[in-house]
Amino acid sequence: MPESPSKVPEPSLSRLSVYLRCLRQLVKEGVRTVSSAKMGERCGVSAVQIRKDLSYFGEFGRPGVGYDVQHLLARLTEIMQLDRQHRVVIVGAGNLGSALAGYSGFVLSPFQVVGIFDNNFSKIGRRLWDLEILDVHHLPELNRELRGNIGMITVPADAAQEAADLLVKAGVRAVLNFAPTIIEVPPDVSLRNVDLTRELEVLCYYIDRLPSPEEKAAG
Amino acid sequence: MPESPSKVPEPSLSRLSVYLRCLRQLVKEGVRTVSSAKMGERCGVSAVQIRKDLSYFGEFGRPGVGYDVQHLLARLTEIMQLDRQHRVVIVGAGNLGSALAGYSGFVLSPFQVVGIFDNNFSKIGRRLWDLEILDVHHLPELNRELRGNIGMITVPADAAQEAADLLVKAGVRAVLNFAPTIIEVPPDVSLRNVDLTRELEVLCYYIDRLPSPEEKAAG
DNA sequence: TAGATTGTTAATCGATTAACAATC
DNA sequence: TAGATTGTTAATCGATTAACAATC
Repeated sequence: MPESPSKVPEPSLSRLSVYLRCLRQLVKEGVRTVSSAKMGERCGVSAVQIRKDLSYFGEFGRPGVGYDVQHLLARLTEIMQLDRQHRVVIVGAGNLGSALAGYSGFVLSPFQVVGIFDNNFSKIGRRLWDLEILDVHHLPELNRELRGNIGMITVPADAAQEAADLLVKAGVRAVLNFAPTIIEVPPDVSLRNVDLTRELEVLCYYIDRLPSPEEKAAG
Repeated sequence: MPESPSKVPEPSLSRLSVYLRCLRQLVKEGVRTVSSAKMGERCGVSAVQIRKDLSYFGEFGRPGVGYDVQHLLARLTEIMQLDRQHRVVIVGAGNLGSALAGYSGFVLSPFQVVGIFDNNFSKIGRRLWDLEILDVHHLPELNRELRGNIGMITVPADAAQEAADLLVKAGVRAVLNFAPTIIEVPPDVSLRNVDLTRELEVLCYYIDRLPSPEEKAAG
């Protein structure tokens, strides 16, 4: 694992993921070198912001030249620990869990769904894509073989904490929670939430409250 | 629409959504009055943060007493414009789009999926839940009848901007983008992104970099 | 060399938190 | 009244941006 500075702002990490996507695209396009200004334009981020974000991890560019695309891509991939395969287990084989299990964005990515679990007996044992839906109560034991290190929670709110507890017991190191509720995990397990309702509600706030082009001109 | 202060921090708006969820729960539990301290405990937010967030919109509490749960719920619902039905149209009838169209979290919510679109002729005309999959090229015309005001984009990255353009042409006031790419909309249309890969990549960064309980004790 | 661009230090900006008067 | 809790002002914290020396 590359050395990691003690404190990197979370927004910087999130942007690093954006830079990675951009760099992969640049490689595809055959671009060899890129400046922070060019990359910033593509990513919707200022050039200085990019340089600051990168500076937490070292010096990657050459003054007057810019960044070697391949090299920066390789280094950021290491830093984000995307140079190895991550094994994802999903708890909740409903609509969303099923969709994520079959998510095409995972092919050619470091993420691989290795197991999907549910507590509903009518679902357990059924096949989903190339997986068998397993009994969530056996998750900790079964994960010894599956070796999942990332858990995704796609159960209803009232089952989310139990799902989280089972994932932690199973030894996952990170949890992505889609259930619309607050869950707790130990401090050495990282947790992020994707909250559809929250996103929609914030969008609703802005409806008819954003200045139209004319209003903007008027001040 | 309730009067809106010119500038409310975006994090505050996002937390208001959390407070709303909490207040709905409190109503269910029959709780009549709640203090910022109590609510903060439930929401994982400090009491002063809650009071500050609310202060952007007015005074809702009584010193020494707290907040009337029903009243605060009603006021925040108005402020977030959740006191009316919002009509959602989805572009992209793949796994994710289909899952969102059938999302159970939308029942008894102000959100209603009124249309789902795709560009794939083998999908167009097929039924999905109680909807017919429609041709995305006719979205602007068809939305005159559907009256969708929120768009969700669940197409592959390379089709996302086109989807956004069609949604804007159709007159939606807000867009929730699930495609892993940056899209642009006019300034009077609000936009939020849900980026699964980005969330997972940030999680990966933290794997084995978070202090375990013992390390924390050691400092 | 001159022009371009990096990495970093200092200034600014915005959000969170602390302190506290007001008041139920 | 005394205790509890609000709403707000001021202080702090953290992230972004500006300025600029270093250097390819």
